[in-house]
Amino acid sequence: MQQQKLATIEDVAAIAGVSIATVSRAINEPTKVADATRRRVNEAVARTGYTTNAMARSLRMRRSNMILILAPDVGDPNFSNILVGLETEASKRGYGVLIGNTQNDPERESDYLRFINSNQADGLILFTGHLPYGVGAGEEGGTRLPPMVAVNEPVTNSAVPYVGVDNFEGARIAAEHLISQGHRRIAFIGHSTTKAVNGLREQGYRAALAGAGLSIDPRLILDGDGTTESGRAATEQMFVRDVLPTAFLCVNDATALGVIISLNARKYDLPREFSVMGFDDISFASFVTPSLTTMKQPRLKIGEEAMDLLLALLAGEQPARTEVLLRSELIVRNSVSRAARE
Amino acid sequence: MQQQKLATIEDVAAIAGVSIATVSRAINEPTKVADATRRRVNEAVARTGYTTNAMARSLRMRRSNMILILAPDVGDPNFSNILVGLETEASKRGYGVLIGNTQNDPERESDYLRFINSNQADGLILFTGHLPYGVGAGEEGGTRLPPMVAVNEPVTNSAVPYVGVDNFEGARIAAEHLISQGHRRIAFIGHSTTKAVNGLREQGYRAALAGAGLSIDPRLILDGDGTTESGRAATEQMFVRDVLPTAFLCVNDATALGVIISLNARKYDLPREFSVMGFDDISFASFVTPSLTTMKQPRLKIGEEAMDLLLALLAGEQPARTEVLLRSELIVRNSVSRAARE
DNA sequence: ATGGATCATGAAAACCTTTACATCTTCGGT
DNA sequence: ACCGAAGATGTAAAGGTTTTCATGATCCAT
Repeated sequence: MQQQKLATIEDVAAIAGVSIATVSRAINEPTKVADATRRRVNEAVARTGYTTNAMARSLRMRRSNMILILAPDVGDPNFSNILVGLETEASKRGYGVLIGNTQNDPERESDYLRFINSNQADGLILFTGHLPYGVGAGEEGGTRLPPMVAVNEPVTNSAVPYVGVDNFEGARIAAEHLISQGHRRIAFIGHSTTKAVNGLREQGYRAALAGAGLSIDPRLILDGDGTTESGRAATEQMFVRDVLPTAFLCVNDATALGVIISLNARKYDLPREFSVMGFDDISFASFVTPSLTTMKQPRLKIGEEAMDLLLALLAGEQPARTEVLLRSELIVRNSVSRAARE
Repeated sequence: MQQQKLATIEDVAAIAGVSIATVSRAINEPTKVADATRRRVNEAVARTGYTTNAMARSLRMRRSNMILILAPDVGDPNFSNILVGLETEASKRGYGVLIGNTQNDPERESDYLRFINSNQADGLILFTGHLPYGVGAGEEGGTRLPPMVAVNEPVTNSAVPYVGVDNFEGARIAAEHLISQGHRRIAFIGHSTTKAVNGLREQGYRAALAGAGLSIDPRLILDGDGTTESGRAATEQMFVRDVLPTAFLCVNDATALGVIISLNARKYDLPREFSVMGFDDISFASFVTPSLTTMKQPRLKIGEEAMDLLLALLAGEQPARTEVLLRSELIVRNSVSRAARE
């Protein structure tokens, strides 16, 4: 009683006076069917309100037109915007997106693989930075990975195609911006040996300084894991050591926020006394005081490109490149001013 | 070559030396099968790595164990946390979640209904505040709506079950908090005749004032659509009119942010000269200066409850209530101080 | 006319389950 | 010793498509 028995392809066939095979063809390969018949079929479809049953179709075709998105944290500010891009492109191409929030729990990761195994999803988008636990287990011989594309973070030690921002280039542009404002003592907050993203951004920072003929003071490079708290802690540490920069280049906006909070608490007048830059342009970057000058990640584009690449993979194409790097954009706000001192 | 022909129920049956019906039963209704057989089947399953093909299962059973989540804007700060709750509960119960970003586009809304029509999704979670375009079209007689639950915003003019925060009560608590700090001239920013949420929160504000024997000054109630810009504009308008409160109760955090930006720009010392409260506790509420005192929505809980309710509906149960209201929590930060003047 | 393409269509298999119904065992009670 | 009930298993249908292969029809070139 819930649904009044939807029309099937047989109903349509009966009304149009053709076989179900012809109906199927009229819908999926219209050119393969005579004009007159096609019209009759279309009319019958309209009359019955027929839509093809996706389950039956998937069963037969062994593909679901679904993409599984695996993310460790759906709340991540980077996530939602990339998701919009992913979803937009997917739906434009007739695909649906399934989302799995793994919280980095191996069990949940492997649990979600059932979607792949049972053909409920044709491909995978990975936000996690690593292969889901349980995938590629028996991959000694030929890799038997499902089609997938990494996003946000590349998958370590693997050939999984990745689309993301050019972190090196972006950080270089950021550092050059600070240099162009007369800063010569620029700190980098967010050194990390484990996070690939942090490493690349630090490289960009170093390249910019080297390019400007500035020497790198190792005391101005501080550890950080990308959290607001790490930015705060690093700043406090600088004051303890009393080795101060004129500008802070932070590995991301969250870190920059920590720096700003710390400096505000110390009653410094920003950006007059210290300049701060972030990276990402997450939503609150424009709301902080002072509003944050940062590098904007083209998240929508990242999502679209990633989905596009995945669908190409699904279509059997070999990816042209295993890494697609998009350019970030300098967003000038109020957290950077000309260096007031050496 | 992509996948090496997954094991089917027939393979398992052959190995275990039973019929496929028995295998199916051994898996789905273990008690209906003799212990010895069950063991043999389990062993065969383990050996083949068999997982049941969800497509075939769905086709036969006419249910997909999928829930479609329709949201107008995946980027909405309220969205992601509720989503976590939805997803957690769904996956705990063996359901997957499909997400559809509609951008309030009627075409996209009705397009997504194909998931429901073709049994690709069993139920619907609505963030949109209205029925998807195309649903309930022929509902003159008996309503033929798919099982669904509204979240974030109730569906206007309908009996769609809703789970959300108690806006009236929350706003009342917020206003009482301001009153308890000695404020007697409290503005409400975010009056709206079209948004149900705004209306309820305004009612809570009025109730609190009335309860404290304070008269309501209509000049202190300003329009607002819940955007940061509307908060800024309302504040500016107050200064133009020169009718000033000692505290601002805002319909949500985004609005409160606009108020704070405006007051900061006018160089007021917050919270000494003006107190500001928001509603929602979105992520940047703690990062603003001054950090925002607000009412926290139990988003995780909302998501879980909503999914729980939907799954109950799916199981054929009649919902006990058509509206589940959860309590919000007062989060005291630094944007409210005792009233310094009358 | 005739032979061979080309084109339009139909019959039926295959995709993989779940489940109603039938069959066969087994067992307890008389 | 027999009957009936209960329990375990198997057979086959149904769920709704897509697609291979076969069949007929049409058409063009010889």
